[in-house]
Amino acid sequence: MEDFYQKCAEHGLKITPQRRIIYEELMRAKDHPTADAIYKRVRRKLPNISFDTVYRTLHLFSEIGIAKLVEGYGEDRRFEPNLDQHHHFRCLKCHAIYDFHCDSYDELPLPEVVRKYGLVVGKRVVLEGICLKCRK
Amino acid sequence: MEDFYQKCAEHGLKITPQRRIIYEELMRAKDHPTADAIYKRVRRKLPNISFDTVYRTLHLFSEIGIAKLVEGYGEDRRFEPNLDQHHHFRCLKCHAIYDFHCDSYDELPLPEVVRKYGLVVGKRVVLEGICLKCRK
DNA sequence: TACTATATAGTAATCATTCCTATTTGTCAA
DNA sequence: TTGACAAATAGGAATGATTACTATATAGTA
Ligand SMILES: [Mn+2]
Ligand SMILES: [Mn+2]
Ligand SMILES: [Zn+2]
Ligand SMILES: [Zn+2]
Repeated sequence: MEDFYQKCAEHGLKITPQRRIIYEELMRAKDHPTADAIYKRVRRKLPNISFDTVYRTLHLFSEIGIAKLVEGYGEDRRFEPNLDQHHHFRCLKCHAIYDFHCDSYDELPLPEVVRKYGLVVGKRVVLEGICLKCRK
Repeated sequence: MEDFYQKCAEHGLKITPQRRIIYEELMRAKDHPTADAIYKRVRRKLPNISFDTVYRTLHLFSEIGIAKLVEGYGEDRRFEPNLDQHHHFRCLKCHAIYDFHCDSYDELPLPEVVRKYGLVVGKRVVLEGICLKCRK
């Protein structure tokens, strides 16, 4: 909650009940929720809140750095002709995706901790950054 | 092209000019294209093809294993309250996302090859599999 | 060639996301 | 404490990707 007040002040954003409660719900969430999921939860406390407010506010939070978007999600579906094991570099600006190969990435050991989540069938490293074109 | 004929036969699918040309275009693609991007390219050879055919066919290809969907893309946007460096286990069936921490993943060296793509600002390992609930 | 199950074209429906605008509200200075 | 005003919200509409529908066309087979 400290982060919330500080970052809002830093960016000249007003503290509204909507923003406070959306922030609380997101922080409580363990499931990487969609805007709609947060909307449903927030409505228990603010029955008249609009979906648009929830949606805009979540994006606002990710812009000022108190939340993040899960990478990739929300963008158009994209297809992959390359069936070999490989990894991706994603440009955060233009959304280009480049393939690369790396043996040491292919051979990463699975940490014990993921056992409790399920059976792993695929493993991939995603590097994010700014591509050469976008760095002008 | 071998794969194409073989997998179609294996799955009892007819060879149509539309499928052949969509396959050729996808294999030629280096940009992880959207259905719409492939549609535009295919129309140069088949001006009357419908978008739906391209769309369905690309999904068909990913079902029979001659193409893949780039993970995450096309699904609803999801938000992340956890700002710490961490990695994800994603269930392919129910789309649950679980966080996990792993020091050795955090410290992966960047392979030389990505230098030519751009500046890396983030690094994440994505493990895909079937979660315990979905394994019944 | 003729038959039949599949596949396609064209179009409509759906649904997440984004935009719009009249009204309300948080903040700050008086 | 109050009033002014820029910022934020509610409610609804527009957009655009994805998915569904159906009459017609076609690939594969005998
Ligand atoms: Mn790839
Ligand atoms: Mn996470
Ligand atoms: Zn770029
Ligand atoms: Zn699952």
